Amino acid sequence: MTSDELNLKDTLQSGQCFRFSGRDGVWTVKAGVGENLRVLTVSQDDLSPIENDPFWAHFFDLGTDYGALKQYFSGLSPVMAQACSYAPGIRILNQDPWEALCSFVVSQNNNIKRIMGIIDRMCAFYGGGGFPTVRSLVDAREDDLRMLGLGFRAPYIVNIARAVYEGEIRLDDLKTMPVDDARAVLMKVKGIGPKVADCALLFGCHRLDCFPMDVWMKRVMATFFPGQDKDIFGPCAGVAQQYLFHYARTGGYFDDKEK
DNA sequence: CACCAGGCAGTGC
DNA sequence: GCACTGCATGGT
Repeated sequence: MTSDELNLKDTLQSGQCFRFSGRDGVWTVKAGVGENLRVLTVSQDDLSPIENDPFWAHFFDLGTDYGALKQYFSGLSPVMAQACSYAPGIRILNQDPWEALCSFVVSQNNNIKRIMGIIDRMCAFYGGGGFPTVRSLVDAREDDLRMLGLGFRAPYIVNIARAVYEGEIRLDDLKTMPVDDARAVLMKVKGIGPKVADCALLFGCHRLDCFPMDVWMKRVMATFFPGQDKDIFGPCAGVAQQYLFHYARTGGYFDDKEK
């Protein structure tokens, strides 16, 4: 399949990235750490700014055949088929691993609107617009981070930045090492649990077999796949997870029901 | 006032 | 191993 199956709204609003603005019309997307900041302005009507720029083409994962994945998922269960057709233009973004790791540390016990605000303030305070560098957060003061709204996550951020800076976490290696080893490396650091590790690996390292289990996915599994686990979705379970997450969170099924 | 949000660390058993 | 609790903050 080609890039025409990319849907900006559904992909950006599916809870995997936090630096974008716009609604249904023109979208502004930011990516990159420090000096590597990139800003994209694009609308659904004309995706050529993405297709013609190798950075953004890779960011939106234009090289992956999501049509084949959705066909496979849809054969697994009616609910899975429903989730795939609900927002078929969702893709797994190729975000910077440090940005993804940091962002999902901020996400813990938090809501998406507030996560976006905190990250915006972090970028303004430390990054001059780009996402804060590892170095800038190694040197950050906890009081400053609390002022930006990080709360109890402030010491986690500084601790994790130090772990990256000192080489305990090698971000580049996370993309290629055995996924269980990558998870173990991340989870050894205080502030990173199984869910944040899986998000960092799925959204920052494109490890499509990772399957973040947040409160929504726990509801999905308990309701639609009782007694089963991510293995039923195959080697790209993380992609199935993203369709299910977005469907569960915005599709209305769990809105006023018993969890 | 309570409860929740893309959880985690600490504690007790 | 599993169950429970406190945690910063803002919204409902």
